[in-house]
Amino acid sequence: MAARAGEQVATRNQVSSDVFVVCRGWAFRYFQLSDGRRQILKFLLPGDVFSSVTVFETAFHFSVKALTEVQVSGFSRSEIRARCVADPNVQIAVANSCITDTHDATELLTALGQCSAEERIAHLLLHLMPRIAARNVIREQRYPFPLRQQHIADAVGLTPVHVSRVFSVFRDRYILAMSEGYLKVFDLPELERIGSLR
Amino acid sequence: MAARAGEQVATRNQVSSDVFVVCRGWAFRYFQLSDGRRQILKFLLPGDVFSSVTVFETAFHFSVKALTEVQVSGFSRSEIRARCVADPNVQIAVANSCITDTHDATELLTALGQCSAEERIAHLLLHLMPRIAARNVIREQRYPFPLRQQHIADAVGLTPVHVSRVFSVFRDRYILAMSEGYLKVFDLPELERIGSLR
DNA sequence: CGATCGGTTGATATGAATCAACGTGCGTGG
DNA sequence: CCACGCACGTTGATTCATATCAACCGATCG
Repeated sequence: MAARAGEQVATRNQVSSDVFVVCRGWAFRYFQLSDGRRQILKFLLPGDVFSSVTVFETAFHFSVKALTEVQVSGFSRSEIRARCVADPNVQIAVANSCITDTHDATELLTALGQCSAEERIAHLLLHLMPRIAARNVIREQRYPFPLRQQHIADAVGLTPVHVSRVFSVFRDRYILAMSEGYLKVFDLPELERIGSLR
Repeated sequence: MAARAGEQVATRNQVSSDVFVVCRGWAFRYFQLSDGRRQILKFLLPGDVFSSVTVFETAFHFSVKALTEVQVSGFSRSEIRARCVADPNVQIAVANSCITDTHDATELLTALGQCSAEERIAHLLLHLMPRIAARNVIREQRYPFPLRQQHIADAVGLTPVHVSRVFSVFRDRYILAMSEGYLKVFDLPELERIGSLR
C-alpha cells in the first residue's frame, strides 16, 4: 500500500484486521482534537509498526498520516498472534516493541510536562537521530530530515513561529542547521546538554 | 508489602523478578529528572499494575512512590508468563492492561502538548473520577481524593501556585470543590466541556 | 507571472511562573 | 496545655516564556 506525502493512511476508531508497518518513507501517528489541534505521538520510520498495541486490539486509537511518500504493509493480526504462540522470537519482538513505545511515550510525556521549548526540541532531535542513523548512512552528522517546522511544533506542543525562533537560536550558537531536507549537527555535546532529560 | 505515605516503593533501573500491583491505597508512577523536576505518569489505584510492560522487562523505567499508606503485592514474572501460555484469559488481561496504559499515555500526552492549564486539570479529574468510582461507592458526586496540589502540578506540568489558582476559578464558577481529602463535583457537564479532549 | 507554501522577523499580548507574604491546621515537644 | 514549626493552600505583584498578529521573503509550481 502506498500513499503520497500528506495523505492520511489510518484514522481513529477505524477497525482493521491487520497490523500495519511502514516499509518506506516517513509517517506520523497523531491524536486529533475536534478544534483542529493535534498532538503528534510518534514519527514512524521504515520498520516501525503504527503502534505496537495494535497487535492486541482491533480499532485504532489514533490517526496516521504520510509525511513523505510512503509504502505501508499490513500483516494479519490473527496470524501474528498465532506465530507468537508458535515462535518465542515473535513474542519477544512484540514485547520489545511495546517496551519501546511505552518508554518513548514516558520520555515525551516528561519532556512536554517539564521542559522548556529549547529542551523539548533538542530532546526530539536527539530521539530521532539514532533512529535515522539506524536506517541511513550518516556522514559528518548530516541526517536526512523531512519534517516541516509545523510537524515539530505539533510534536512538542509549540507554535511553528516559536519553533523557528528556537532553531534560529540553535543556528546562531552553531549547534545545528536545517536545510534542504537535512539536519546537520555541529555541536552534539551541547545539544545533549540541552535535551538529554537527565 | 506495605509502605507509608510518601515512601518510595520502586526506583528507576531497579531490577526485579516480580511484577507489582497496588492492593490498597494510592501510589503514583513518575519519571525523575536530575534537577528535581518530576513528571507523574500515572496515579495507581488498588488493582493497578505499576506498569503493564513490566510483564515483559526486568528493570523499571520509572519510579513509584506511595501517596497514601499503601499495600503492594509482587507476582513472579516467570509465573505470569507461564500462565499467559496456559490461560488465554491471563493473556487477554495483560494485553488489555497494555492497551489501557498506552491509551492513557496518548491522552495525557495530548493534554500536555495541546491544552491550557484549565483543560489539563479538568482532563486529569475526568480521567480519575471513573477510576475512583470503580473502587468506591460514590454519593452525590463526592469522590475520595488524596492528591495534594503538588501532585496535580507534577502530573499536568504546572506549578502548585497555578494549580491553586485554577481550582479557585473552578470553585468560583461552582464547578467543583476540594476539601478534606474529597473532590466534590457540582457541574459535571461544564467540567466535561472544559476537559474532554474532543 | 501570480499564487501558494514554508520559514523568518518584529511588535505586542497573554498565560503561567516566580517571588513573597500570609493564614490555617496539625503534630511535636516542652 | 501551650508554643512552635512545618506543610499546605491562597493571594497579590511582577516577570518571563511563549502565543498571536502581521509583514515580508524566497522557492516552487501551475
